[in-house]
Amino acid sequence: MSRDEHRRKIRELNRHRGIPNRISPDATVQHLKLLRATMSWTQITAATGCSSGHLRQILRGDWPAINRLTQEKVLAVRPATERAPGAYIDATPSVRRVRALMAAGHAQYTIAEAGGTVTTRVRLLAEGQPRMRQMLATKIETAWVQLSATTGTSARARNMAAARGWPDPTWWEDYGRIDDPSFDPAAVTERTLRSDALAEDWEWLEPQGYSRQHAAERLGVSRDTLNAAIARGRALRSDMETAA
DNA sequence: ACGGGTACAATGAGCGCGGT
DNA sequence: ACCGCGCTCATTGTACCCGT
Repeated sequence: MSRDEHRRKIRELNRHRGIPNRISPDATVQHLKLLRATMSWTQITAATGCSSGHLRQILRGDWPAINRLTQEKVLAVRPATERAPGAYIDATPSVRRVRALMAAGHAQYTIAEAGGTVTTRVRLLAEGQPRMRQMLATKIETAWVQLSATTGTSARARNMAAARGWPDPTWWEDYGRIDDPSFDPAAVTERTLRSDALAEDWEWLEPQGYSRQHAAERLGVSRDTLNAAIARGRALRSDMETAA
């Protein structure tokens, strides 16, 4: 019996048993989405043994039905725990880190050295490069850990940051959200900072049994102002949880 | 000497398309 | 339905240049 005849027999047997050879791609699409969160197509191709072109077509929804064997191969792959070093990611968090370090007086040369990369990369990030690879983001994080709590000596870097209005590491530490690309630091004003401070004060006063009226009086603002600050604080927290 | 800028080749991810 | 070659393009590091 030839190989093709044998496969045909198997398919006929499966059909009689009620096991279709062609199945819905839904489960495969879901699993591919999960794999794509941390793995490149090259990695997925190597792990599944399937062609990357075909898997992309499945993910795109090109096929109404796929081979059962293809689904088995895809489902057998476990997602990588860490993103591939060569994967392309949003550069916003690294751009913010580089700019903040420059605002603290760290030269591009110093940042590059601390992270184990080169000044070219740091400069392009400072200019606002939109996308980057995971490996460089890791290096920028290393530089951030080393330098964000210290003050640099480069007046040139500090002047450049001041001219462009880049916030320093302290600002980001106070405000958080450095890793949230959807957050717009330019939208933060004295007023929003004051509002966020009020929301934080309420978080502290509420467990102590303060009513909103009582808390507003103690904080020296109207009840409406406090209510607005609390609503803003809750909306921000909800956004951050959605992003995470 | 220091620090930022430019050019370029290497690398790797993504994708189209013809063939099976 | 599936495979995989070959191409494009973005990102990377290296080498070198220029201004202060």
